[in-house]
Amino acid sequence: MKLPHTFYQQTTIDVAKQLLGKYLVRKHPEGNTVGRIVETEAYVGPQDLACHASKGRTARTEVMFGPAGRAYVYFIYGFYNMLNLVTEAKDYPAAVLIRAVEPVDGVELMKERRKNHALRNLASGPGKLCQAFAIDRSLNGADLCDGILFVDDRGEPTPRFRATPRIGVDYAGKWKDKPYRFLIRGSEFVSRS
DNA sequence: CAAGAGATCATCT
DNA sequence: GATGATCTCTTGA
Repeated sequence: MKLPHTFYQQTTIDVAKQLLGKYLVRKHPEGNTVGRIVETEAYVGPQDLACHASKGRTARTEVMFGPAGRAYVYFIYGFYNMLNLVTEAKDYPAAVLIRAVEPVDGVELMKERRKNHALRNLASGPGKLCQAFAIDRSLNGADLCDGILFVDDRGEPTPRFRATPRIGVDYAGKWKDKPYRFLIRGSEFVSRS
């Protein structure tokens, strides 16, 4: 069952935790890809110095200020796209970064796109999974209930998980140490332990 | 295996 | 003009 808009309207921390064990589905002419979400990060609002929206409302961050349940996709380091799911109320900028998934369906397609045959290395990082799932900025703002890109709840309970500080946000002052990164315990498909 | 550099561009100053 | 919510490859012990 496709997660509805109301799911994304919960607090960002709750959404980030509950996304663990759900299934990211990407429909594409080349074929569909599905992955079980094993790692997420919460970016909790304008006061969060690690959140892009803490810099204010700009063309780039506009999507985060929109209603919950849309995709925020941005391009970074000249190479990689990052996939976020917008959360909370309209005009409150927050989102969950999807950092890693365990490949489930469309594995051959992922291998082609990543030209790497190691299953563990197909989508174990935010840039990698966007490559494997053919996610780029054309999906920025996409409604997660439209059916091109969505999260599927297969009725599994949230797995045991662990929280750590977020990755790559050393510039965020006191916010850099907040335990807003969540990963499934024991999963070998996370970006790092 | 750990550490470091390079790749490369949209976004904001 | 600087920098970043990254990844891969190379180096060296």
